[in-house]
Amino acid sequence: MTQTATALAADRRTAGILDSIWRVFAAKGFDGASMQDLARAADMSVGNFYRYFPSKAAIIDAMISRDLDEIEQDFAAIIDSADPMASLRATLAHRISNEVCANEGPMMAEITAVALRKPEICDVVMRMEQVVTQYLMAVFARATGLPLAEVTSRFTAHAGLIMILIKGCAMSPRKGGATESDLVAVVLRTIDSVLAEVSGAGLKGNS
Amino acid sequence: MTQTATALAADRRTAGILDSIWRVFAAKGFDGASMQDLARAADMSVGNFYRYFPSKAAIIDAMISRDLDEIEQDFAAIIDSADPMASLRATLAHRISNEVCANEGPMMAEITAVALRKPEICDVVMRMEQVVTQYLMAVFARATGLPLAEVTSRFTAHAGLIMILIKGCAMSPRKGGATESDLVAVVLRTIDSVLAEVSGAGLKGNS
DNA sequence: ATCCAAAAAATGAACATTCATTCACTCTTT
DNA sequence: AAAGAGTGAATGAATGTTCATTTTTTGGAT
Repeated sequence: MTQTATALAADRRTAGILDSIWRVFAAKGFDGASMQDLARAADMSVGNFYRYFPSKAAIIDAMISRDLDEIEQDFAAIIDSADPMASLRATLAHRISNEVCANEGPMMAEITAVALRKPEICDVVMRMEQVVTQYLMAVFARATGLPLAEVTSRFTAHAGLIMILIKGCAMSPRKGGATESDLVAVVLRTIDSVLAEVSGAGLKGNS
Repeated sequence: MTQTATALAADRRTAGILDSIWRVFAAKGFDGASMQDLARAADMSVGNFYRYFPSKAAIIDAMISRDLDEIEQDFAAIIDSADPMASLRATLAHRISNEVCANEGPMMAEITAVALRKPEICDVVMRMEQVVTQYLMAVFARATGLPLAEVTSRFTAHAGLIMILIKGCAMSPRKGGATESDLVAVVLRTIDSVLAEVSGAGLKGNS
């Protein structure tokens, strides 16, 4: 199994590089960050950097994939928990906190901007959002006891709203890294009412 | 009054140029669009283009100022109307429609991304959002009959939520220019409930 | 342990473009 | 003729990408 072993090592290496360069990407933007900048941040030569990412666009792909991996881990924990809905709420509340938003905001904004102007990146982002939606539907189905199909048809838009709120918090312009806590509270209240609407559908029989 | 007359003519010229170049900006991004691209779109030479915008950053400033001008016109109409709250709702509903979002989305995303990585642009954007908030407070005060100070302390965060929703709709990744109508409906419903909460505060006495 | 050759990892100078910005100059208006 | 508007070639720095080359790692034979 040397094949999978080396492949896994390569993946780990790639992940390490992404760790090193994402700050540069967030600080300078997709077009603003040069390959030399990125290579320097990853502590390697330009030529070697190209062995891991054949082009600049490939970096965005990899970055999104990594985000998705993290999200999938979050959802795995949520679905395994005793009260998935409460666990989901806690995760969402954490994601709109100032520390998390200040970290992820610039990168999310950059990816969003690129997605709206490059169709290929738009595809990748939409696939990612679709996966997130499917996870949310799984949580909703488990929490309400309703069949997945019904939950999907009734609450897909709710998932979209939740994602808009999460992104909106992260991408809010901040002075010195802090959004007003009032705003965070109102957003959380809105998330609560969305989740309550879903939970409420589980109490009565299906329509 | 030749001074103001020529100044006004210059402003008009600048506005015309912004009209010509904003598509290029939305399509290629702040760093992706070259000065030669922009000059060509404005139908003039590179050298002459620099007579109107001394640097690339100045273009973003001008673009944001123009956005703000349009928003101020919208709000002027809203405040002058017989039912400001209903008029506000109609304007917001229009702004989350697919046509408007598909047009403004890319530029908003670009400006948001730049704002989160360049402090000077962040300042400009935050000033703009503050102006919008003040307008919203004026509408709320007029609609509820409450004093401006009270409305401001109670509903500034609500204004923030509304702006997040508007931006979120515009910046949602779309395939072929259309967000699912379900999502738009849910967002509008959320906006309605926010506005209803504000309106509701006007019915009883102040706390 | 020691050696060796072949594969993998890493280098960084070189290349052809492209970029933002400048400026000496011409055309148009007043 | 003076002032403003407009030109576009020139400049020097920076860009993404390539590649001939060197260094390191690897795994089996001695």
